[in-house]
Amino acid sequence: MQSTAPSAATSAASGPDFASSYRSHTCGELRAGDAGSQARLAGWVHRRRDHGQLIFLDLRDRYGITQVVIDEGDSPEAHAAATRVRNEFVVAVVGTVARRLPGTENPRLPTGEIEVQAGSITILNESKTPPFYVNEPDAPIDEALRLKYRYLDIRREPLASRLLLRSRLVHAIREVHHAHGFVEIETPNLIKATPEGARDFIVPSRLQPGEVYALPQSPQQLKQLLMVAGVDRYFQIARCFRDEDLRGDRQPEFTQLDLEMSFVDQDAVMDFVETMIVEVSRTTVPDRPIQDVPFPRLSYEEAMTRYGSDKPDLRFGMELVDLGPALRGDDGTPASGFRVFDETLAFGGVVKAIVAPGLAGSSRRETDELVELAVRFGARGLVHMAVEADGGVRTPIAKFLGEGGAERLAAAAGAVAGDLVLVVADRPKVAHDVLGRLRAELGTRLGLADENALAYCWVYGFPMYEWDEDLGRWHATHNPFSGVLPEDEPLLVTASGDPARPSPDDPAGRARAMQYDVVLNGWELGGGSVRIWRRDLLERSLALQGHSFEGMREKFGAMLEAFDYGAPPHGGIALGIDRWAALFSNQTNIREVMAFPKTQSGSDLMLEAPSRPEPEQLAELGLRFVGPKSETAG
RNA sequence: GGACCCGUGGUGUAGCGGCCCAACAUGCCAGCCUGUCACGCUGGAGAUCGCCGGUUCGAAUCCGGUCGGGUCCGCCA
Repeated sequence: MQSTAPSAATSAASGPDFASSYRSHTCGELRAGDAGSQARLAGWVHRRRDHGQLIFLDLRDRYGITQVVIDEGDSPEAHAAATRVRNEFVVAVVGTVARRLPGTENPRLPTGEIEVQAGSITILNESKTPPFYVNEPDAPIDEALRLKYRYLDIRREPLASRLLLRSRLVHAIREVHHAHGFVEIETPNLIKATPEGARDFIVPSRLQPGEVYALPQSPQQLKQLLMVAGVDRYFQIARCFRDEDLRGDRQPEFTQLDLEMSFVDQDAVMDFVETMIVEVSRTTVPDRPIQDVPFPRLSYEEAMTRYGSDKPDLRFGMELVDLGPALRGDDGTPASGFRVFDETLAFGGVVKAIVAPGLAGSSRRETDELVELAVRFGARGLVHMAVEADGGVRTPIAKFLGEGGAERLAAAAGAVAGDLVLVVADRPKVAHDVLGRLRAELGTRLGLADENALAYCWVYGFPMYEWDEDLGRWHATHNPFSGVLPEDEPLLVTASGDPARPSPDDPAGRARAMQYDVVLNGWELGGGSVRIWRRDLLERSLALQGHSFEGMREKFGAMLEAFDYGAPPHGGIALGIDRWAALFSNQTNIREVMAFPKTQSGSDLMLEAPSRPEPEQLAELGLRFVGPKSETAG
């Protein structure tokens, strides 16, 4: 690896424990103190510098790079081999470690004080010219090419060091959990479909034709059953599968740290998880400061009101400001003069703003782009107000606001000279969401966030249910087994009294869940809950979500049955390992911390998966293709 | 399901209606070179511009479709 990433090999020893006939040392190991000794090295040819009678080879393995010198006068055979060698050939070198001549040391390599004077060079394997530069870590390469030749991409320093970081992360996670009495248990990947949440991946059964397994979206039900089983503290580094459209932070298969604890309340889970996260962070990325310990705990309401997001990036301020008070007259009625604002307020909406520092000088084109962005985020419009150096305010709605009205409004938003105030008037949900997204976008564009900081926080007190307009019923905002805050238990009813006849005005809409998300730098790292562990409450909750009793038996039979045999109070959480590793390595895309990720259309460009099944495979499963894609039908 | 961006020697880019059977860098091949470390010098090979169709006297360049990759909305916790 390159000298720029000394941390890459820190978790393993600097060399292999077991020398072999191929090598006595790794390519990152030899130092000035080894001068005079014999060494056997093996690795890939990183670069060759041919000076005629003298040839230099940079030999690379995961641990580093060591310079090998071949002098034709010392060993004609080695020189002949070195002449034939090309980049990425695999070679074994036997030679003498020697201090470099004064003035020829390379301070950029940890091994730069020495070189190996080759007595013999063996070509273990040749290599075609690689499709991209393996030896230049900064060279830009089309990602599709990197994915097709992933094994060459992993040879390169950047991806290799990220995978090592991820390995250290997972190692730290295991250590902390074992230290706190957690039991690591594997759960099956061939399970039963779950009705809620994402689309399942389906695996047809050969032994039971016509029936299918589903791949787990998470080990949710299984870990709850482990609590009923008395495991008390469980964790797993679990692979999960969801058949939904991909994003930079979403792959069809991904890895979760899944954990569950018995006899806990919400604070107990949050306290352990917070301790665990701090320990893991300090071990894995010791150079990165954690912004606040203990983590700030924001209620959902507070997060939405102040940041317009349930996953706020707390590395910078730019909080949402309520302009309502400034827009009302002395008698409390909306009287700004701008009809959109006044009517929004009169009909129960809000007028809120964020202040973008330094953007007052934005051109028409730039402000238009912000308006367009707001509309794409769901706003009907966006008002901008630029505070100029002399304190005057430039805004398209100046004429409606009256003399000094724009200035008073900008002041109410807390803007100073040079700032651009962005105002959205809408239903609270929409206004918060739009401003929250604008805040995140502008925070990135303006570089407001400290790249090095780790700003963890908790968001809790989510609503239990959201009204589903399309289906005309309630559905769980997280998972259907989340518990309800004890004081909100009476709210788990419909106004009609019949759970089969829900309406958006039901008391259930006000019930808050014992649910909590961990947020890191504006990314949802994970979420969990204290579960409904009493059967009566579980049935009430599921009924509110439109599950009939018969349907419940069908879908959740094992859990319902288990809950008749003494389920302890329990709760847990799941954290996205891919996202965590990506954030730790300052990547915005989880593909950059996965060895073999898939493209946005779900393809593995290296293996060329998915692919057509053999007709015999289909026949064995009793399947055939139908519809427009059926060419192998029959 | 939808919007937008990208696709030119091995790689990364330039060219965006005739000056282009395509330029630059790097890589590759050959030769020379005993202290380099992105070694250097000399010479050479290598792309019909993702694919299909259209517009035009003329297309890498314009239009339509399609395939592949990416970002985003929906979806997803």
